[in-house]
Amino acid sequence: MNLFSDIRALVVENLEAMAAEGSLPAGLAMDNVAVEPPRDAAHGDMATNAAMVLAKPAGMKPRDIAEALAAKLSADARITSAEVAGPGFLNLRLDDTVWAGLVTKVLTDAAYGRSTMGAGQKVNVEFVSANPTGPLHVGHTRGAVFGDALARLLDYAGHDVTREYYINDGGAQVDVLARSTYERYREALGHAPEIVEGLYPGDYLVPVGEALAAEVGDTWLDQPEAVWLEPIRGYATEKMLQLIRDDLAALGVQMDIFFSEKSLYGTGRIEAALKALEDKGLIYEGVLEPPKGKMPEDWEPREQTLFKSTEHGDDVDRPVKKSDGSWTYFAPDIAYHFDKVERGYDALIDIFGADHGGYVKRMKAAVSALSDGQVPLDIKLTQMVKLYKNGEPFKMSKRAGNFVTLRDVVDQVGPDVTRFVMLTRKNDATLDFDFDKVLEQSRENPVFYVQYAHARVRSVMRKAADLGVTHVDTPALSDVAEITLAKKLAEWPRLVEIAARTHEPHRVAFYLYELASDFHALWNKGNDNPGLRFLNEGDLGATAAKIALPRAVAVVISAGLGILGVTPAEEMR
RNA sequence: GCACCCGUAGCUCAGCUGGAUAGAGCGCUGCCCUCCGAAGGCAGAGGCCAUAGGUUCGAAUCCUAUCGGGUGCGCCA
Repeated sequence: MNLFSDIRALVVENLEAMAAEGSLPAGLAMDNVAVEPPRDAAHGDMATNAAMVLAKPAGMKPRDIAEALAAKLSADARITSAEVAGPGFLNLRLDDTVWAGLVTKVLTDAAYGRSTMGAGQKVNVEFVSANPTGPLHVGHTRGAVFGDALARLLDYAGHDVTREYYINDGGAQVDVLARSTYERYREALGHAPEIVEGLYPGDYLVPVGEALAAEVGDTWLDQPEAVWLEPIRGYATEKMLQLIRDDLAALGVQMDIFFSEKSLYGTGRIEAALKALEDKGLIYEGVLEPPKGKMPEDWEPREQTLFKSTEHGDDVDRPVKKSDGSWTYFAPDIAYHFDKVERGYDALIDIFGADHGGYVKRMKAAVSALSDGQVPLDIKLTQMVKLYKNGEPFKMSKRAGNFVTLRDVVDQVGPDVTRFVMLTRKNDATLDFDFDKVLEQSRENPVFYVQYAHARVRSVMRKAADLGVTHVDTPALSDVAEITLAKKLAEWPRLVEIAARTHEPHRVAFYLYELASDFHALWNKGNDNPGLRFLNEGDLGATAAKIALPRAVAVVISAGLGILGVTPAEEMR
C-alpha cells in the first residue's frame, strides 16, 4: 500500500470522469500527473500538479481545471480540503483518520513498504570483483556495502536479485600471486624469501606459504617455475578467495555466484562472444588513432582486432586482441557479460570503483550490442573513501604492503557502523570515514541517531509490557508532531520505489535519519506535554493506543535498516 | 586534446521522472530535564544553487558554452 499512489489513482479517476462528462477533452495523457508531498507543510498533506500538466494539451486554464477537480475530490471521505494554489497546484488535506489508519496498516501488514514495481524481474548485481590476490581493502568495502544494499533494496522492491562476483583469475596478476606465494613457501622451509619488485609483499601470504609447505613438503623447492607455477597459482587463488569470502561474510555480504574469468579461456566462450559480435558486423581489423593531446611515449600504429563500440555509443572503437594475438582484458569481459545476457537477466548492474570509469561506455556498448539493446546495463561507480583518525588523515604505508583492509575497518567499528556510514553519501561522492567520529554517540553521527530512535521505542515497549499492556490499539492522532511522524511513515513506500528506481540506496539512510528526527521531536514534546507521552500508568487503554505510533516507527526503521544490512539496536550501550 | 563524475550556507552534505518561500548536521546565539533514555529537543542568524545564455506556465534539476576540482584515455589487469 502506498498512500501517494492511492491518492494519485483517485485524482486520475476523477480526471477521467471529467473527461467522460465533457468538462475535459477526452484522451489526455495522464503520465505526468503527480501526487507528491509538498515541500512546505503549510501547503497541506499532498499536492498534485494535474491542472498545470493538463492545461496545455486540454487548451484550458490551469486554475479552471484545478477548481473542477477540487470539487470532485472533495467528495471523497479521505479528503477534507482541496485548495487551488499558486500557478495551479491543488493542495489536498487528508482526514486525521487516514493517518491513524496508516499507522495501523504499518503494524498489521508485514509487507508495508515492499513494492511490486520490480514485477519479479531478474536483475544481476555484480560487485566487488576484486583480484583474488589479497584481502579486500577499504575501497572494496564501499563497493561491497553499496552493492549489497542495492541488491537488498531491489529485492525489497520486488526484483529477483542475483549477487555476483567476477573473479579475475585469468590474467598475469594471479601469476604474480603464485610467485609471491612461492617465496613464502620457501620462507616456510627455512629459506630467505626474495620479494623482488613487482611481487606482492603483504604478509597475508605467509600463512599460505606455510600451509603449502605443510602439504607438499619440499617437492617444489629449487624446481623451475614451469613445474610449480600452475599448481601454486590454483592453490593460492583458492586461498585468497576463501579470505575474500570470509572478509565479505564479516561484513554480512553473501554472494550467490562467484564467476571465474579463467573458465572463459580455452573453452571457446570468448570466441563465441566475439563471434556473436562479428555476426553483427561489429568486429574488424584496424589501426587506432593515438589519443590526442596525450601521446604515449612508445606509440606505434599497430593493427589489432577491434570492436566497433562506437556503433553503440562509445567514443572510439576498442581492441579485443593485442598485436601479438592474445586477448585484451576487454575480451573476457565481453564474454562474461555475454554469459550474463544469455542467462536471461532482465537487467544488469555493474558496480565499479571510480578509477574504472573509463570502462563504462565500452561495457555498455558491448551489452547493448550483445543483447540487441534488450538488456539494460547500469554501471554505478563508487568514489574513493578517505580515512581519518581523530580528524587527521590516516596514512597508509603502501610500500610495506600495509593498506587498511576491510578487516581493519570491521574489527574496529563493527559491520553495522561500517555499512551505515558507507551509505551516508551518494555513491559517486567521495566519502570521509573517520574511525573515531563514526563511533561517536551524538546527533552528528547518523548511525547512532537512527539506532537511538529505535532503542527508545524498544525501551518504551519493554516498559509497556511491564505495565501489562500487551496489545496495540488504533491510535488517535491529533498533535502536529504525531501527524508529522505518521506522514513520514506514509512516505516510506514511495521512497523505496524512488531509491530502487534510481539505484540509490543512500536515500534509505537519509530517510531513516529524517524519520528518527521526527520521532525524537515527538518524544521531546512529551516532556512538556504529558498528553503526548506514550506510557500512561493510570490509563492502560490509552497507553495501548499511544504506543501504536512509536511501534510503527520501529517497524519502518527496522525494515529500512534491513535494506542497509544493519541490525536494529534494542538498546544503546 | 577527448570522455565521465563533481561544484548547493563558514565546514560536511541531502534535494524526488522539472514544481510553490532551496533543506539537514557541525560551528555560532538564546532556551527546555521534580517528565517514557537530555546520548535528545525548540528557536534564531547564515544562500546570486560556480558563471553566462537557452528550453517553458515553472529550472539547483534538462540543453549549450565557459571557469574550477577529481578520474580515465591502444599491446595494464
